[in-house]
Amino acid sequence: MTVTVDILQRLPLLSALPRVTLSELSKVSDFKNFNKREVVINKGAEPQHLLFLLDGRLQGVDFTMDGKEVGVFFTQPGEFFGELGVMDHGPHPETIIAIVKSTVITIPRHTIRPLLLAMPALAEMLTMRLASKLRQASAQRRILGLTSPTQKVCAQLWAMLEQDPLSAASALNTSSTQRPTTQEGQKREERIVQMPTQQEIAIMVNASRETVTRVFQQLLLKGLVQRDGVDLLILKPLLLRDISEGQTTLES
Amino acid sequence: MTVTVDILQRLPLLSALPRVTLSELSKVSDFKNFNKREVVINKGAEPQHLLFLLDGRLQGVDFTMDGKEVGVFFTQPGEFFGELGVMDHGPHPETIIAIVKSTVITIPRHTIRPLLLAMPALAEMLTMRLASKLRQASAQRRILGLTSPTQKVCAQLWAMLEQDPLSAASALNTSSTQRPTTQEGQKREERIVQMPTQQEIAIMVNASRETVTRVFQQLLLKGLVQRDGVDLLILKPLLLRDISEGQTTLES
DNA sequence: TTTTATATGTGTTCCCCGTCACACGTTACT
DNA sequence: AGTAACGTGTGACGGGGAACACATATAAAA
Repeated sequence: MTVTVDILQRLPLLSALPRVTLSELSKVSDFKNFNKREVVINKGAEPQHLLFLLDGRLQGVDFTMDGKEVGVFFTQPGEFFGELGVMDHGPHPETIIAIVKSTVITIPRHTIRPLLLAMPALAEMLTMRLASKLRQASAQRRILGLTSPTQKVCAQLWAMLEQDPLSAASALNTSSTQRPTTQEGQKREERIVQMPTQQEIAIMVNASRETVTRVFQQLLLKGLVQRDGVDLLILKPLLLRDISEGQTTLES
Repeated sequence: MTVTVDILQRLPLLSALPRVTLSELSKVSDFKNFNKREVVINKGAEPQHLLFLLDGRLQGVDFTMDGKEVGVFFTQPGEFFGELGVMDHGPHPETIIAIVKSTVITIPRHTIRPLLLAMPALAEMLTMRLASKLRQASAQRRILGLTSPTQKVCAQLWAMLEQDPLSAASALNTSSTQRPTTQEGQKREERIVQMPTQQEIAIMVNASRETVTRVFQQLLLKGLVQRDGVDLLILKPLLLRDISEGQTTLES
């Protein structure tokens, strides 16, 4: 099974490339399948490829020297990853595992790196990606700076709402995935798809799992949020934001 | 007073550009002076220029919605900054102030942005810069994930040691600033130049100023570090690292 | 110099959250 | 279905650091 030009072209990063180039790429590209819980990238490993998630869902984790996990994030279909090591020749900064059966496309770094720098269109997408990651890192640091766990959790939920999770995926399937925006002036109800576990939230905001559970109990009780299968409905997004910014407390 | 081609060429980012291009840039570039404590960039402002620190020292600060400061960093002469907003058209993510009288060079973003993407040499430097910032952000998140304040402070000091502070500055002055490396197999003594205040350290590691003071007392007492004017001498770097990794405690 | 601001040192009090322990519910595996 | 494995809910306890209140030292400004 080979990676066709067609598949490559459907990847947002590469869609601007001429077919000749894509055809060159397709010769050195490859598929790789990962079972649930299998390691895709090991922290510290020397990067050999730029990777694209074609199908499935990946989770990135970092951990401190003494083993504690910090900073969890997810990769959606269509996104590329592993770019950091490809560009700066350093080791991979975090471990990435498949949380469902996933398939990724690999392109050797010595093939793709020159392209990423030489083609302005690619350079721009790469730069935008890195910039976006930096902004997310900033946002995360702001969250970690908050004092009350309640604020932290609310801020984390708010952050997960802001970064539109569908934007990347929609480019892959031809069916234009329409976002169900309730387009009245006020945000009335939002949804976090594929809600992470409370344990994972706890890791993200640097709190204990029990504390996160207790916060969620409060949020449930006050009717701020509501579970819906693997998703989480945010019934009062604005109130959520206010709490995360310290404008309001949950006590009232 | 105009920004000469010669000055532009001495900036690491631009040194690869042909003189014709530099001469074009010099026409739209400008100097800007800032007094101590003056704001160079306001968080949230729309970026109009890419900036280069020619002389002086800058401090970046971010803060939470409720005003608490988080995440402090410094800019050395020769470095460029404000690139994030220039590239992704978003607002500046943090406030930057001059901590001593400083002079910066400004280049309008609509002039420099296309160059940064079209010239592979520039694209590479930009990408490396963003990548480096991302790695630093990762490192910082790891530090924030630590539990004991002692570990946090030690990890922060260790991190400040690792990122060579002279690398950027040395390109500016012609005199080759030699690094005083004690090149025995073991690191014996290191120096953090321009040591931040304990208040600033406290902000970086998300702890109270008093706690940081107490930790420093311990480090002083154990002869791990020592003050030297505005610098801080790290007498036992390896022990510092061990503590930051939880291998050892200070109690022993 | 004196004055003022800024940085650092130290004790005490209190409450918050991490940790441990265990029950319960829910989802996968075969 | 049956049984792990995993996610979630909840209590009790204890330590640790944030907050407050000053003292003192050091640097900047006058």
